[in-house]
Amino acid sequence: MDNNKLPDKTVERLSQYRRALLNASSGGKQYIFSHEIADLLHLTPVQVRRDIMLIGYSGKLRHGYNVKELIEAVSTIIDTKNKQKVAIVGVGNLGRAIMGYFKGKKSQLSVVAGFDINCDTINKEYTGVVCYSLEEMESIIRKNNIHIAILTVPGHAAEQTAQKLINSGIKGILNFTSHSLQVPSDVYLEEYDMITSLEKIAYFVKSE
Amino acid sequence: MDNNKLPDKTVERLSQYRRALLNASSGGKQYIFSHEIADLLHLTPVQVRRDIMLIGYSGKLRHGYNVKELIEAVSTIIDTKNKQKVAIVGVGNLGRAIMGYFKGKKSQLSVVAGFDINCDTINKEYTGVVCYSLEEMESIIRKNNIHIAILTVPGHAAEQTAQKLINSGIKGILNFTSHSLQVPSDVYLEEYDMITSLEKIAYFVKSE
DNA sequence: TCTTATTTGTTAATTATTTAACAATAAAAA
DNA sequence: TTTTTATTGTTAAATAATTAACAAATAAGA
Repeated sequence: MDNNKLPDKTVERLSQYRRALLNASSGGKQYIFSHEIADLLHLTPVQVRRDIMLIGYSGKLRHGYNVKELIEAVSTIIDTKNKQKVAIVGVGNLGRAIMGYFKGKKSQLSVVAGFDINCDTINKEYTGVVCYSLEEMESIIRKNNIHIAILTVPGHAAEQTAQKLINSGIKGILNFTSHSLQVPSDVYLEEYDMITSLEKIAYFVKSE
Repeated sequence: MDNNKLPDKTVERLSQYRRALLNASSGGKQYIFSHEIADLLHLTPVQVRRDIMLIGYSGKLRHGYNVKELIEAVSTIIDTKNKQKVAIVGVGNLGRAIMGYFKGKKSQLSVVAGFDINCDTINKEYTGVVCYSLEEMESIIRKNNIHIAILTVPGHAAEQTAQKLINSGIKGILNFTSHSLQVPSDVYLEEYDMITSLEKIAYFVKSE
């Protein structure tokens, strides 16, 4: 709840902590040590303790952290009060895979709409998410107060589609196309390219 | 070609440079400045020059870098001499999306096999990649000398499937499940969780 | 030819991130 | 009750990564 922004890396890890903690909690675990969290996520215990310190939560000495409380503490930091709505732009295999990811997971983030150049040739609905045409995109995004979009269109359409998203008031984009985007400074952009991940693996595998 | 391992981050950026350079090259560009590369990829010119210095390539003063030569230079660093074979384990939407990514792209990495618990209910082949049953996995991986695997099975099957991969001689895993894996130290593991990326975006969007 | 402008290559400085170290302390054991 | 042990919380040190600064050099222009 403190106002000073946390480091990028810490925010990322907090999300991972919560995932691991929810897992542990559903397995019946009530308390967890920093070194247990660290082992689960390939981190060091100090790093875990430091991150938890940064969000202002305290554990019980010699007992570790109360799992449920820590989940709460992390959540008050990384969640918004209300559900955040997410749009998926490009309802191909990748778009649908992401919709599937959210199916079932009760998250503060919910995918409320899909958009595609041609929803008619694909299923009009997938795991409860309706697919709309790109023409309807701007109005639906505005009407529903959607601020986050996941871009899973083919690379050649990335730039143009992103521009439309920005014009529609989107403030955060997760770009899965292999085309790097230019966005205004008030839009938070995160890019992920699978090829890069794979090439990195290939590099470190070959030299072993 | 120098033997001392490059930093993780540099390897990642080299892959991105190549992608951007190939793009530029196919657009007819012959020379490119460090600040142009930087702009394309949200980096600083110094960082680009520094990375290029690390791989031992030199540009032309006042002309920038020869695009084709730089692509070559990057490639000799991050590619293996022979094609690296990749297996995709879990041929659902995500698995197929990744297969699609490679389709067409002429890369040193090629997806040579898919594996799934039940190939019969899905298409036996997708974009040229044949889907095999999990029973055949170990023998096919060994027979074809596959060392890299992409894990796109449902979370609950992650651990067990990863174990089979390791037993089959896989040395690099790209894990897309939301379950963090434990692997021996001679296996290079890279994990990517979409939820974490999204929650990070949500965090930085809300506090703006 | 000489000067100016520009861009590379590289060292030094800075900043960010991680790790080490350890005091504090509370539970468990003696 | 006293001692031992284990674990947190936090400051200080170390490491890693980025950025600044600038010399070198060459092409272009005067």
